[in-house]
Amino acid sequence: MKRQTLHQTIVGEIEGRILSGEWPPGHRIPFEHELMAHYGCARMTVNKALAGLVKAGLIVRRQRAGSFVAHPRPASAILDIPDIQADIAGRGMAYAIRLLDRRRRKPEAGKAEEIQLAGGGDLLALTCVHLGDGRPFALEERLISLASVPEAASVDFAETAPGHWLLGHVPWTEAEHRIAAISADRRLAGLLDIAAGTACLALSRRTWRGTDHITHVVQYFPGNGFDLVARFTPQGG
Amino acid sequence: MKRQTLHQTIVGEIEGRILSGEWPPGHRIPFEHELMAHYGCARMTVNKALAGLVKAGLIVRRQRAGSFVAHPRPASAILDIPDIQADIAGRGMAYAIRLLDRRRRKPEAGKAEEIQLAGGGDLLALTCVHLGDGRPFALEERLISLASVPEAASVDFAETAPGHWLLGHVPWTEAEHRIAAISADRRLAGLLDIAAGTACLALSRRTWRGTDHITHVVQYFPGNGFDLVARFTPQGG
DNA sequence: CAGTGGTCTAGACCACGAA
DNA sequence: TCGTGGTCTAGACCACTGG
Repeated sequence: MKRQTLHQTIVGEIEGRILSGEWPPGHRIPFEHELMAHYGCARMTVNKALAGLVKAGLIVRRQRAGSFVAHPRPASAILDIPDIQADIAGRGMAYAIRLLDRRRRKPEAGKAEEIQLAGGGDLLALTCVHLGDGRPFALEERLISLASVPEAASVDFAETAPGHWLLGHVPWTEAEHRIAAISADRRLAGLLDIAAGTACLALSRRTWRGTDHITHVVQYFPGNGFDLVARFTPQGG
Repeated sequence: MKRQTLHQTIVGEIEGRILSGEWPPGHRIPFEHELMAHYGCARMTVNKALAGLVKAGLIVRRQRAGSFVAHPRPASAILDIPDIQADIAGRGMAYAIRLLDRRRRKPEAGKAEEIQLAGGGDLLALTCVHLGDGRPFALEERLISLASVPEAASVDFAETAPGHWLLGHVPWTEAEHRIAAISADRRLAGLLDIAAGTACLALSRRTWRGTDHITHVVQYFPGNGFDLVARFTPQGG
């Protein structure tokens, strides 16, 4: 055990129960006076811990009602994790998804990244095209770790975009984006209904919950007419 | 005056002095006991306000020494504001800049965005190429508001990358990125020493300090061999 | 060593809003 | 209504570190 303060201990224990799934979104966490009794400390100490969890977005508090585990990412207008389904709907276009391929498989032997993502379990591999008003908007190739998200095996991704479903069901703690520009090859051009050689954005994103790798997705957008927008402030706590 | 709590008032007043430049980076802000006397409140209230400013990254605190205005963005390893000069140096390459054009001018009459950026003053327009080991790495086209950053008029940007200089001298509170993929036209291809039609990333960034628009920059990177990387956590305080 | 910030206590009053 | 969280007080002890 490392040296840590009491309110950090309280934060850590609650955080652990939330991230482990023991306390799912919507779960009411103990009242301040209950935590006071449990840790044998003053109310301000508990309050400081819970205030920190609010700033971290892990819980929401309502007077007279109590404190509750926050629902993950209700709507992320900023960069964070772009939700293509919400984005298309937000532009007033009819959203649809065309699921091209779906298979459950083991990680490929040579690929260290896939093995790490799988975490000892299987992977769910998805390929789909996002459509806005019937026209191709983006191609998505995604791997989901079934060890981290076993529920994904039983979701019908012909109805719901995988990213949209994950955002609503799986809290994440860390993500990494890589963005590159590529020229569309024949397959990509065909799927997106653009000319071969058109400049496209390739957005690769890996997402973690604690140390568990959740998913790795690569999304391809036609360069013309699509911008990724990120608006943010320094430090980011 | 709107309804706000005492510690929010304290945060707001200190924040205002920092963002206005009245208290520059490194300035020692009053001790807790001085703020207690000034606001006539308990020490915990002052402490809560200062703790919030620490989380926001505006101040740093050292025991026995006091609290000081933080120096803006010592090193931003994450996306935030990429510093091309630091990035190239971090890859072990020799950094150099080639300043192609520098002019002080008024905002163009038709362009609302330039007028807003200028804020009643002039603009400094820069065009430069960033070089790593002598090879073109990125093309940068930048506008700086001299109303917001008058010191920029006297900086020699043939020595220091504009973004690098701004990061070290101007604290910012908000930024917006737009990322698109484009095909290199002849001019861009020539400046970056790539084939015309190569897919490139176009990263457009606008930065504010409070309500003052500081700068607008567009950077073009060859798509092959360059990725923008962003690593982050939810909420972001 | 002395003064700073870091942390914590054991109370208090108030506003809000679910019951 | 009345229990909850939101805020604040007036102390306290401690660890750290600059002088």
